[in-house]
Amino acid sequence: MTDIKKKRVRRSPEEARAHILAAAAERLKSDGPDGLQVKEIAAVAGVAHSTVLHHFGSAAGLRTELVDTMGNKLLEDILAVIKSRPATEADDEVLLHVFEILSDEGHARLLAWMMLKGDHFSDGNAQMKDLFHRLIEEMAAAVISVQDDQSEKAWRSARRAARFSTMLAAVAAVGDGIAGEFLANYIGLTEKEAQGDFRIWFSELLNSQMKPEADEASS
Amino acid sequence: MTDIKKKRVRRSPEEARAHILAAAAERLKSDGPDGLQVKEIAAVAGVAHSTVLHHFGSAAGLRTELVDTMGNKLLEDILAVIKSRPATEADDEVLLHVFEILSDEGHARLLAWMMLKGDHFSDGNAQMKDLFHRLIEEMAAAVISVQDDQSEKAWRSARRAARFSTMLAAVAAVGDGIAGEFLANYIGLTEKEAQGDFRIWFSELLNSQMKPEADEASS
DNA sequence: AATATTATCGACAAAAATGTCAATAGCGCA
DNA sequence: TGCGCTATTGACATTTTTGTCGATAATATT
Repeated sequence: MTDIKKKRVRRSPEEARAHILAAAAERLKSDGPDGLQVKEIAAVAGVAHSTVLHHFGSAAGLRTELVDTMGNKLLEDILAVIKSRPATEADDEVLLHVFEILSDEGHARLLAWMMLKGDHFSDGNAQMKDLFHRLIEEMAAAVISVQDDQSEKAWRSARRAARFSTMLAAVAAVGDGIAGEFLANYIGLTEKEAQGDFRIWFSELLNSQMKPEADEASS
Repeated sequence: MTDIKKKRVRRSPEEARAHILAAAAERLKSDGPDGLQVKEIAAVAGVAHSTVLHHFGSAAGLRTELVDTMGNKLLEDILAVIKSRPATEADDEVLLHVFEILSDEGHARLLAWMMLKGDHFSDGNAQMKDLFHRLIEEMAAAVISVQDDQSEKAWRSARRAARFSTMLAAVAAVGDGIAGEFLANYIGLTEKEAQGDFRIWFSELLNSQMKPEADEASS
């Protein structure tokens, strides 16, 4: 009676790999790195654990592959947001998007895990670096363009501010993604404040910092 | 010849536990959570793995214990720094110390791991919350004291700024501890800049933000 | 329709990690 | 010095995780 044979699904290698990786990502999000046992992942994917091994060679291979794909997707997502930045408009939106990307999708957890494991992405580095440099240059140019002093020294100062602002935005976004909820609780921010007002406030702070009128750090 | 029996050391239970926990912390720092197998930890501690089990009951017990002690030590360290803050002097020093604590000792890694696992500290919460609230109140009071407007509305505004500044400092410190090196590389900061100038710049930014003259976020 | 290919599976094997236990050896104490 | 307590240990047992292999079934190809 109960011995119904479930028809086995046969995917293309690419589909199968993608399917399994999706299951692994789900486990990582829900249970952290401890949830990345082959058996568990196979269960979520609905396949035999030997199938997983078949496609990735080994458990380690699967995890490496997972870091690689997720890491690159994260970079691409952020890259896309920054690229889409309207040249003249306020940068607020960009920063808010970055915060959202890092907090909502468990991406910060991935980053944290990667940092813990010690290995980094393989791809996308050059592109990412390049983008950051362009971004910084643009920010500096925006500052320079609205002020009188356009000397070499002024450029250096503007670039410095742009680099530091970018760094601050980045570390804040990562920290917020990983421990934002936790810290907000300690500090006494409601969830709404932490995810809304606070980010807007921060965004405005950065903007005002980049405006030359407010350069009191030049002492 | 070579079968020298090493004399076995016998510690008090407290000493033994502390010794083993230290070894575990070392493994966590060097190899991340994957380095927390009892065999490895026992090897570092120079004891048999059954000794570890004897003192902590189980592998899970050891790890729980480790999170607890390290977490509380981290909180205490930060607490100590904030407490030692001279009331009238600049807050720069405090922030810099917090950054150092989180980056230097692998503390941020611990935090990251805890966030990944999903469990938090057991103790110290109330004290920490209390301290944060006092800190925020003091910051707000400092702002209010040097300005004319001391209405209830002004207080609310000052507290808000203080809370947000604290939140920003916290997430930035955590993010820097976890991914600072990585991000600095992307953004083009030298190690020296990232650990020195950047932090000072950030500290000054926060200070200037808390000064009422520079409140442009009140629009 | 027959055949080749290979993704999938289950059962088994190996390895790794955790846990158990009786014997041993330091250390305090009488 | 002798004795009791127990931290420590190695050998063994159990559980968990990973890896292997032949058989099977779904799909493409002829």
